[in-house]
Amino acid sequence: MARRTREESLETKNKLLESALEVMTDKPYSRVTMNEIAERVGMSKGAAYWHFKNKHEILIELIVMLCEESGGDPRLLEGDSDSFRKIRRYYISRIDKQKQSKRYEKINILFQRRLEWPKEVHDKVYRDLMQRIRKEQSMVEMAICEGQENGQVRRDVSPREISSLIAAVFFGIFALFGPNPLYPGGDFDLLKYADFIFDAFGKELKAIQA
Amino acid sequence: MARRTREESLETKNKLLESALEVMTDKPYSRVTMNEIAERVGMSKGAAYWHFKNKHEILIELIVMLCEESGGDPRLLEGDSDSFRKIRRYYISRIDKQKQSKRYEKINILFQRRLEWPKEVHDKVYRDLMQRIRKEQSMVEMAICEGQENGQVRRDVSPREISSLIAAVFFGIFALFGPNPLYPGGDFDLLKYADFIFDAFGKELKAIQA
Amino acid sequence: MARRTREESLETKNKLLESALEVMTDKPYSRVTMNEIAERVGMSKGAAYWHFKNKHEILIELIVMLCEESGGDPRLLEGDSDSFRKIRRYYISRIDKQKQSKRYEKINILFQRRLEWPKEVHDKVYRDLMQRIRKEQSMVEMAICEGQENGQVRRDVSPREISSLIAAVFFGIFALFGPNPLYPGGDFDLLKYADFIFDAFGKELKAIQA
Amino acid sequence: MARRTREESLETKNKLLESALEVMTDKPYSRVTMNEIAERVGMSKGAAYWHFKNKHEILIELIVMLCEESGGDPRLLEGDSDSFRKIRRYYISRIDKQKQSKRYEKINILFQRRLEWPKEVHDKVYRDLMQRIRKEQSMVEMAICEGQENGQVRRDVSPREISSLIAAVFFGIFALFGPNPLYPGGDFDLLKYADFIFDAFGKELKAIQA
DNA sequence: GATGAATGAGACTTCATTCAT
DNA sequence: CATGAATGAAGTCTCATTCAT
Repeated sequence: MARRTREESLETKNKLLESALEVMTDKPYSRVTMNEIAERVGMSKGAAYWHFKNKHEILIELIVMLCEESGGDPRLLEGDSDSFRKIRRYYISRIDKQKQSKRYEKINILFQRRLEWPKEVHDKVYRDLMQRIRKEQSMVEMAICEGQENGQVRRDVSPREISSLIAAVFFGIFALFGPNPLYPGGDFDLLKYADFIFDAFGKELKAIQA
Repeated sequence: MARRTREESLETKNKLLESALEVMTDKPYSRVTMNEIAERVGMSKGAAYWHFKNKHEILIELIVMLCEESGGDPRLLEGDSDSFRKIRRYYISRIDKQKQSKRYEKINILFQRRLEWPKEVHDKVYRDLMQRIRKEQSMVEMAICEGQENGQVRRDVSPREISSLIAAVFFGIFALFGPNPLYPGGDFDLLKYADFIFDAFGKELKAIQA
Repeated sequence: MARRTREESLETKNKLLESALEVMTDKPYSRVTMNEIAERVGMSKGAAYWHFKNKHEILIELIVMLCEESGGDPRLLEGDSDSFRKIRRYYISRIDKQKQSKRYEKINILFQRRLEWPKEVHDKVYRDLMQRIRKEQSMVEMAICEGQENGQVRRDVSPREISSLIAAVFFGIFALFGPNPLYPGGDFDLLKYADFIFDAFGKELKAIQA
Repeated sequence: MARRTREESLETKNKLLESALEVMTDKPYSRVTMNEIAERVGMSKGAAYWHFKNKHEILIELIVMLCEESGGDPRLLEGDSDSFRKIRRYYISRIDKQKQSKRYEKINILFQRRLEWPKEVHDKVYRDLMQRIRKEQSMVEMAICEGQENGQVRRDVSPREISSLIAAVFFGIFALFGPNPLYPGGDFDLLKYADFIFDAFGKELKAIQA
């Protein structure tokens, strides 16, 4: 049953990647089998090996793909006179995304499983991963700098540190209150939490107007 | 003599558990072998099977054991008139512990790997785990309630929600800046972060004195 | 046009055969893949299957082809009054060939790998192979007979046996001192060995003149 | 079905080695499976993997073991005033061994398959193999030297070269007329051949008495 | 209590072969 | 003629688990 066109082939590859995402969010990497990934999309193990060198490679390609499509909309961090409000809007958009899109949820779960990635995978993906984290973080960092420059934000804090703090805080919130195959999550309202945090941080960071 | 033997047996069992902690911190559960656990303490696979029904059981007993010894010192949440300061002190102590104790670090890593635990393990451990989380959380919750009662804390927030928010925030901080076998941690100062957070949250939660 | 195509087809087939010789000389038959054979000549696996029924068939055709072109020059075994000298000249020419031609070396290696040929291959090729061995051997045999008839060679030896002995002796020499992918050959001078052998055998075979 | 005693374990290992010898003489290395080796002696695949790291390791141990037990009886190369006769006796004994012992035959076949050994195997075994060949060769070499010293052998030949020539010659004879799974051997009498060769070489090597 | 041999299920991979295009 | 996608059989290897001693 040989697919012929380049197009169909690419489609198969994508179907396999999607299948992998599905399965790999559902269970630990070590319990995911090539067979399973392939069968889910009506292919044979061999097909998977045609498109990917091995199991690791699937995960790698998957991660690289997801790194690109995940993250909030960077445009939200542009064009607003109030830097802090921009940051707030950005994270709120991420929460929205998470709430609405099953896919986004899955991506989150996949990344939560990163401790199980084989070193091989991790090494190849490290750069992308870092970039993904950095991208977000540096956008936030720049927004804070901007705020410091135009007098909206305290000057005695390190933009770098604050941005990574915020990243960590949201990481924690997504991890604990987001989709979690083990603790099937509460009925917590992430938006409410975000509001509280931004209210608090916002005040704490606000430059004291003379 | 029999007494002696029983003691020795318990000791062996503990040695195996410690070995398991070591190894399971180091690599994904699926790549930890019974052999490895046993060999690390100069014992044979068979011995491990004498003390534990199977591999899952080791993990289960390990988790149960750790649930008891982990967590901050609850006494810190007692006996201070300022409720919020108590909470602050409590988390700071956890950070200290983490900084000083390799063991505490390992425990953290082990729990970060929880997504890989087999359902079997998870089910049996769920209650303990929840309790561990709840214990801390409810202590914090109670401290907040107390604060609300004696007028130190705003009354329009849910103690429940705030306590889980704080938990999540610290979870994020530990996860990202704490020990992490994959991203070998930066030189971030957790205490500085904690200070910032408590400053911000403290103000936000303070009851507005008329 | 059709003519052209047929020619081209034959050329492709030959290129595949040459590639197969190359690869099959380099590693055990079982580790040679169709892909490899085809890729070496810038073709796809599928193309190879158009020209050959399967992998076995390639080896078969290869062997048949090589059987024809290998062996020393039979003309050397003709037209000399001294039969033994003819034999000697014949084998010397084989050594020369071996020394000068990489291709001849490869053929030798290929045949050294014959124990790995699948029964299927072996059965189909047996006749050719035997013929190839016999051809040489019987030429030598005839030369010996001739020598016996004209009184140059002892009459109490079996030409058959002597010819196969000589074949075996040279087989050993080629195998041990010839090209060998495993023991990358010494700096032995095959000619020197051949000289010694022929000196010794020559004397031993010479008819005792009354 | 756990065997207990060290002894029994060793026995199992040996049985596996013998089984491997059996199977590996019967077919190319690549077509021999672990399962087959184990099943032949009523064991499971797992048992084989308990005793040997992997398939390669079986072959390696097998070869090392056989290197020790193969070869002619070196005592035959001692204590005779006629050096050449000693060499002759030595090779004759090898032929005898071959004729009488099925095991010896198998060893020969195994070694004839050496071109198929994976590089890994070959590298580890190379030294032993060389030693095995060298041992024999150097014994012969010494015998020739001895002969040169006491005036029985021509002084203008290199003992080194002559000994390797003899080795090659016998290699060829064993290979072609010995057991051969592909050309199921003739009814040739190896002894007759050996006689002829030694007669010829003997005369050729004899020191010309003034 | 402890050991180490043995089992067997299950996963990863490789590749000859087929076939639609 | 040629390509390249897909299949499926077969083999290697790992390990949790069992069990006789």
